[in-house]
Amino acid sequence: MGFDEKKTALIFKAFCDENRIKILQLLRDGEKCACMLLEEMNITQPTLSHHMKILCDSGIVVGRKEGKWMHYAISSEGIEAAQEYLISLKNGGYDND
Amino acid sequence: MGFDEKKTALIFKAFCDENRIKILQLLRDGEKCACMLLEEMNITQPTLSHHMKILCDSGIVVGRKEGKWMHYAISSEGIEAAQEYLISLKNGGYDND
DNA sequence: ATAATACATAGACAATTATCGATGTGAGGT
DNA sequence: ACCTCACATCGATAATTGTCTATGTATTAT
Repeated sequence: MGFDEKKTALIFKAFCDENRIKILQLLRDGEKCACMLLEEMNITQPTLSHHMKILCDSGIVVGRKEGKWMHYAISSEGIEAAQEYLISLKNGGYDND
Repeated sequence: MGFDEKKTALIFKAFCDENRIKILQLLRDGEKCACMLLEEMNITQPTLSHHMKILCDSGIVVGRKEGKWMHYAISSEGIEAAQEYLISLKNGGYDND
């Protein structure tokens, strides 16, 4: 029957913080490891880790561990889920196709 | 050169609170006045007013005053702005068309 | 003019979130 | 085994946000 409020809010938490938007902009170029992101952001490592967790929990970003590095990338599926919600708002109703 | 972080975060603030998602779901049926929304939400009138301000500031909702009533509706333009940002993330770059 | 209705604003407080320094963990390297 | 590097987690604190009661501001009705 469509979208649950709590879950929807969780998805969009990815986009409602300035630093997370900055991180997403960096990830638009493609997958990057946390240390690279850290270099370009003006925050400490634990703060970055915190934001990456929120981004991953939202489904907008996926992490991949390789040795001691964590590689993060934007998830197409995550973005699509967000897009679907926006579409359902425009259509003014639940679209169950 | 694309999207500014502060502005983008502002847009998506509309979607990162449970009660605001609930309000948006109510508005999917079409324009509604604040008093109608208030009836269906479990919050006080000033709290609703607060959320409506955030929704309007984000551009996702537009308000229209008619006599003593405020009518609120989802803004297609606002939704489209949010959609454009999501698309730019998927494309992995700024699309300057 | 007064009263009532619909909503916004102000101020206080509580809850959540962002941030940091310190510490823990796990994976290589020596 | 020890050290270092990359990252996560913990615990504390500051900043932001959500919520309330009380009050202010239009607008309409009497």
